[in-house]
Amino acid sequence: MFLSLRAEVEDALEGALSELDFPTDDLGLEEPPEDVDSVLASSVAFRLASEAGAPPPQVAGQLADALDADDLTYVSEVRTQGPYLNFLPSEAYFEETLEAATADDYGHLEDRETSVVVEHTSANPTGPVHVGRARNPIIGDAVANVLDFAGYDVDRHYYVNDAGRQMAVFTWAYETFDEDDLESEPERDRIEYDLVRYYRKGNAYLENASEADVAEAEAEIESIMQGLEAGDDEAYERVSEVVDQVLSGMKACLGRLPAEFDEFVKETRFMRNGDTDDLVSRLKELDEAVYEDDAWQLELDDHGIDKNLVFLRSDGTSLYATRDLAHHEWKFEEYDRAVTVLGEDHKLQAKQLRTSLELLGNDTDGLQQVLYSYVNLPEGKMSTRRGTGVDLDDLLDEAIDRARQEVEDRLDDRIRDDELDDDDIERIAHQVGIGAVRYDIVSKQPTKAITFEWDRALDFEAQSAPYVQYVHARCCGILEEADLDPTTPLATQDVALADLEADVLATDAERDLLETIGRFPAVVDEAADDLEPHRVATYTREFADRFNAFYRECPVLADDVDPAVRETRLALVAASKHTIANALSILGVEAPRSM
RNA sequence: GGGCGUGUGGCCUAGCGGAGAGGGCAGAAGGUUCCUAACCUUCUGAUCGCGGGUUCAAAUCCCGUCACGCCCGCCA
Repeated sequence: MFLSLRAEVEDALEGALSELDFPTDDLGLEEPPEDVDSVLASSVAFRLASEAGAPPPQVAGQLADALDADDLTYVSEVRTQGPYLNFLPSEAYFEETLEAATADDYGHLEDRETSVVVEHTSANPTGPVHVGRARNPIIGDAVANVLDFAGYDVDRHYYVNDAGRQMAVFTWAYETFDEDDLESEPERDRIEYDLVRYYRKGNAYLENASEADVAEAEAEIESIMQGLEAGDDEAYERVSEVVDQVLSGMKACLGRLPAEFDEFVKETRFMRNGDTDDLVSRLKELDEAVYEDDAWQLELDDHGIDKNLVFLRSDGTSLYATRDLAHHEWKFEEYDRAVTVLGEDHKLQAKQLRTSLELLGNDTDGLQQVLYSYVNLPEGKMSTRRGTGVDLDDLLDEAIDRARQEVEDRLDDRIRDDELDDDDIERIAHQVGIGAVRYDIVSKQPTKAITFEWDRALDFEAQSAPYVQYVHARCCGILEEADLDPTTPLATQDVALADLEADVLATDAERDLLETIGRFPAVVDEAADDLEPHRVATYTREFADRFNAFYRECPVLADDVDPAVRETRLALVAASKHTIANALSILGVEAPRSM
């Protein structure tokens, strides 16, 4: 609804400006501060003052006179306040918002008939997912969700680096060592925890064994890599045995978040189908291609990158970057847009990738990269190879344990003693625990560095997932108390929706809440445009504040509430429920019915 | 050394050209005969790293400077 209102105001303001012979290129639209009664404001008058030869407040007055609110559906009045123009919402705005939000798909925007592939996580299949990487699936999943909500046709991809030296080392180690050679037990009963021990063992061996032994091992590793390069089935099968197993474990871990994927795209695919070879020949034809130090490289300094991109090693094998070029050309063929979520440590590569794709004749406008800062431990970096870091599984377990403890503690000193059985407690512990981890990560700007600390990551106090989830539980509680089903649209239930009149909602708390509900689709729109899901998180917090104010001041089910008010407030609660449930679902945070 | 990013009350964070710099944590004081107190109310606390500049208007843009992070492999 806010989107319609904004469009309407843009139109009207543009009309008024051209009527007065003012430029219409910048409408100065902005959201007013909280204590102002409007939903939308404009500060154009400032800019026009010198041109008009009049002080801003006077210009604002002229504009207000030129604008007739009677012509507008969603605006009841255009009011000036000093130099500002304020657009006040009409009853129709409130009513249509209320009606729209009682549908359970509220916030979904119109189909844009545009396909987009979101690639995220793509961690090397070398072992358990650690929290250093956890930001990637959490941000990536939310980016995919918000695009989906905004009407894009979204596919989620995990690009599997199964062709690099790391995997050759892993495969060699897996085939060479036995269980007996390993010093430790798996940290957890899952396949990637088992197999990572071979990887670590192999790396330790390469660092510490005698020169001759290392040379022998290197020869084997080299042969695996050459086999992959040649598109050799046997080499592929050998590596796949390790990759597929480890990946299945990582998939299980990510599934706990949950972060699901439509496709796992293997790097070797672009070697086996010949795309990489074709790409190499095309790269060689480019003006930027040079043959230096026995290797083929791309000289990119004319394009602002002072580091050459090697695309063919002196031994004739391709590199990750080469295959990734083929991978991206494939994405461009399959999708209208391609979004990649990756760590800031890959920034230079991302730039090289984009530039090289352009040199190859691709239009890269549809390629967008979302970069996030790495999560570090207070004591330093996390590394799968060295075995340092906190496993994502451990973080999630700890989060659930702490949440369970919290539920049990709170159960004792509740006012209303509703019946939570053991299943409920377990359900809530999962929803709250995992929700808190996701929310903590997704609510921050990705460019900010994070140092992982248990207590900070698992704080259930205000401004965290449980704070927002609690609002949802409150909504459900009220609806259930009124014998309504929180999960289905209000229109299908026994409530006289047609009679709803928003003017029954007279208090500021009700108005503010409804106004906030109305802004949700615009938040989705902007968050999708800028690929910034943290905006949705910021919105959920504002929303929770507004709802709590309503909850405090406006009883719904009390005996002395007028029936018409009761019905309308119930609709408002249902609208709130759908809004917050959908906002949380974009963030990948579950919305508990009770907690 | 070069490139990129980040610096907002003791701690965390929103805002990223416009209306008193919003929140949260921690600290102080209150609130439960009334739809779940994982809530709410009130108070304390900020020269928005520092110095210049642009603008009617700067946390926000530009220049410089400092601190921190990341990157600068024929690794991925």
